[in-house]
Amino acid sequence: METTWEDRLRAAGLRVTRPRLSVLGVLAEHPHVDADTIATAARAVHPSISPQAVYGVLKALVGGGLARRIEPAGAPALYELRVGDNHHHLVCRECGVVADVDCAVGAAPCLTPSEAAGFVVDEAEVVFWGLCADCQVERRKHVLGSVESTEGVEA
Amino acid sequence: METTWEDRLRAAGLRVTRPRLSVLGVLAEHPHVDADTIATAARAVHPSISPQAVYGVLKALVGGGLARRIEPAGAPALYELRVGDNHHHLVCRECGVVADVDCAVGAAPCLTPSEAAGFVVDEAEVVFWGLCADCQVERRKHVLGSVESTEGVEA
DNA sequence: GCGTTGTCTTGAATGAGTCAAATGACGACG
DNA sequence: CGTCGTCATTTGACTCATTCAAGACAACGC
Repeated sequence: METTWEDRLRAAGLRVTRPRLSVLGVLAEHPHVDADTIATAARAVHPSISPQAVYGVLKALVGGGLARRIEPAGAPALYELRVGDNHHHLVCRECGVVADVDCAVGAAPCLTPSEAAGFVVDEAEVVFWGLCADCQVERRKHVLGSVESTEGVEA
Repeated sequence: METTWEDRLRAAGLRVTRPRLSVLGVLAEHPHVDADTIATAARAVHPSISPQAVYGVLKALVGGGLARRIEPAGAPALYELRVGDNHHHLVCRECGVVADVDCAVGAAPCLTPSEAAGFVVDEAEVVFWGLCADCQVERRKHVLGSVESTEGVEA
């Protein structure tokens, strides 16, 4: 990686501050994290950072195009640094783990609805729901142990 | 419509109660509504219904497969009665209006990620973000009236 | 170094949604 | 048709993520 975070912050018209560098550092290590986890991790390198500062920093980063906010249903918002490449996400129904999926098309909107009902679409957000590798193993163990089929997933 | 709501409730193993019929009635008239709006509208036919009862009813309906819950980013959850036909949604960035889009494929998951990273995918949730017809007109008016380009939508 | 302006801290508030105990209604069974 | 067990609703308090507001502070241009 050539361009530093400082450069990118400045390029986005944002000031370079310790809280922002801390948050960027955390995001660089953990691809998909929620605000609370970021606050905890950032406190390791900058102890006096407050939860609200994290929210402020994240809003600034998202506004400046340095970060992206994703909100999987039923979970707190997650933040990631991969922006500009219109990619999608795999979410585990069990543990909530998120993985990136490259978009075949590349440019947004990668999909076009058959009938747009007068809408002008600029982005197609795709979320793949399923079970991650770990949770599949876990699930299989339980099925073997006892009959627990409270699922009934239909089409 | 042949089968009544009573039949469907019973078929799902749920009791037939006035709050449930009220909520179903509201959902039948309004395709995409949040819990609070449902509570207000349902109160018109059943004044003593409480907000918590609405949550309980909705959870029962979703659990019984009679309703579906969708959670657009940055907005309270919406509920709809169209279930079973894997369709998707158009959401307006400005006013939050939601429209249905039929899925070309029909069966879930209608899409398959290129590399599933060990996930077993059972559903692909697609949300098309854009501007509805009304908000396009509104936006155009503002652009003509004054220079307000606080947007910067990229890619 | 100095001032301006944007950013962080501190503290409190909002709003969606949930949990728990007690009353009440549905519907099966007699 | 009446009784009873079970599920549903009511009432009330509570959690959690996120936001708002006012003052202290630090970054950047000069």
